[in-house]
Amino acid sequence: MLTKSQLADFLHKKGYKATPQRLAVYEYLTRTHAHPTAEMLYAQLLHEYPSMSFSTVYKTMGILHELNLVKVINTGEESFRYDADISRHQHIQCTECGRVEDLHLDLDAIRLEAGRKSRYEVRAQELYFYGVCPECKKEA
Amino acid sequence: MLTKSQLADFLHKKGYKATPQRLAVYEYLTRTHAHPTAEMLYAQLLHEYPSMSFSTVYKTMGILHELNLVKVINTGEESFRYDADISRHQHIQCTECGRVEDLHLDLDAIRLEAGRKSRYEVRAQELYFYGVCPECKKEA
DNA sequence: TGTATAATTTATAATGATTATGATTTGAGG
DNA sequence: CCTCAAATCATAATCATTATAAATTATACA
Repeated sequence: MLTKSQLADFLHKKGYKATPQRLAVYEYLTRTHAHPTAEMLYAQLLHEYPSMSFSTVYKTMGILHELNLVKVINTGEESFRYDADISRHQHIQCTECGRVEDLHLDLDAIRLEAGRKSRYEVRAQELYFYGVCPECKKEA
Repeated sequence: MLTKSQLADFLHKKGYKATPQRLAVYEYLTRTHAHPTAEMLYAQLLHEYPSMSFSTVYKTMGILHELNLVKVINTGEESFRYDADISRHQHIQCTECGRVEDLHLDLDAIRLEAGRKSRYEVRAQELYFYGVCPECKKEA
């Protein structure tokens, strides 16, 4: 998680311009736990930047992802979600209300086992859980 | 894994017709380990059924998935892949050549931990590994 | 502080996998 | 063998994402 000025410096160092749109997109992402899609980001940022366009959101996410500043979340929905928390962690999605929450599990042993059994050199992993969140359980 | 006639019976029982196209799609899927996409299935089945269409492949996969006879694999590529092995297992994809292979890991402990930490009632999970397969390691 | 310029933003069009539609064909029961 | 609802096939529609190009702007530098 970088501050606005840390992100500005980092973008400059990588040869990118530190535009207000880029800073705003990243800052919004660091402040939410909603794991928003491009559409959610766009809708939110429109308040602050009435001229904001979808193109800018997508381009910005592309750059942030390339610079390894955001994680792309693919729960199998029609759109991707984004997370400014790039620490190694997992996600769980409620099949009732659709919310996505963070989960921190230790997968070291499983990962070793995967490499041993497959003979692959394992470089990454993605683990998603699906179920019913406490709130939706109450309502059922 | 069902035989052709077992599938025919099952489709009938569920109120679907056992068309030659459906039987051929499923049979092909049971015989390959390639975890094909709709396009790969279509290309292969065209040999046997010159009139086969994409629509039929997609519709058939939809029904087979609804009947829980196939697993949908979502590695984050542009298209979905399919697997006739519906036993609880995982997949690993080579980031060099793109192949997808099966992996059988025991995730019971991790799953329990996920439920305990999240307070969700966990109902499903998807785990993908990414790395370099033995063949691509040789070539590097 | 003003200017030049290449990068960026924005609006719009293109892409491509998947889904929907509708005319023709066909599986399965009587 | 008929009947006819369901299925196939060809085609069009959808929709998230990516590409394009004209207008704008951040940054380096005079």
